[in-house]
Amino acid sequence: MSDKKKLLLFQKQAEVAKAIAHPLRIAIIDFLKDGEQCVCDIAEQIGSERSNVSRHLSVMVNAGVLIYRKKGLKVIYRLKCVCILDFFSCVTGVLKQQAKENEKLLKAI
Amino acid sequence: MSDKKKLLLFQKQAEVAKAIAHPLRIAIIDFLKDGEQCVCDIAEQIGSERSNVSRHLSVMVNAGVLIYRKKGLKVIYRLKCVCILDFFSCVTGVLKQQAKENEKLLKAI
DNA sequence: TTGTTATGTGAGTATATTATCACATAGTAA
DNA sequence: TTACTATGTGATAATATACTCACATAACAA
Repeated sequence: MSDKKKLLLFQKQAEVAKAIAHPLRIAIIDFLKDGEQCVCDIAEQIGSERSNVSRHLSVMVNAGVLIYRKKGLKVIYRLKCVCILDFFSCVTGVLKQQAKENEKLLKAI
Repeated sequence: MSDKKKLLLFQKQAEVAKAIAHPLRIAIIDFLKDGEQCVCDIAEQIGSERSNVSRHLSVMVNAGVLIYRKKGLKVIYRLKCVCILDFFSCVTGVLKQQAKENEKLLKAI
């Protein structure tokens, strides 16, 4: 792959990563892994204002992580691709290793 | 898991995601997947200032994504855990789906 | 029609992130 | 010692992000 193409790819990948890189957005993704939900219920679940949740949702829609459908008054969001959940196994690997080290450190004190 | 514990976990996960969520940092991770490299060579590869690269590297070290060792004048960085590369398969899944849709759209015009 | 509900958005503020420059430091070599 | 090289860091400015409030809109019910 050419350097220019690579740069473009890295930018796209960074956009997706950015769309995930927020505690509330991760909480939303975690909530949606069990099925679609309306904004109202998402806001209640993660404990944040509706307007704020609405913005976080649109960030993820723009990045291609979520999609939505309208049903009456409600707007219902869901994961666009379950492959986004692979992200968690990746990060969990990193965190587990950190935890292991902290454990070692703790024992050494 | 309790809501409090979940929140803490989401925050930790977001920290790791943030550490990845930048085009230059993704370029660095991509470069390091084939083996450790010094700051100098990383800066040349990704085409950015040494001081800037140095900061990006420390962001990833703090997040537990990279580690380093010193060898003479040089500081050599490498991936702390190859599991970070799983991130790319996750994001690639998202991007492939986007590409598919764009293709459909293009054909429909 | 009027009223209600769910959602989205503009404006403003606060905070975080990024890049650059100049300089400091640490290791090496002569 | 002096000079050189690789790296890291303080200060600054530019930009991006997050949150809150008030209001707008759209779908529905009466």
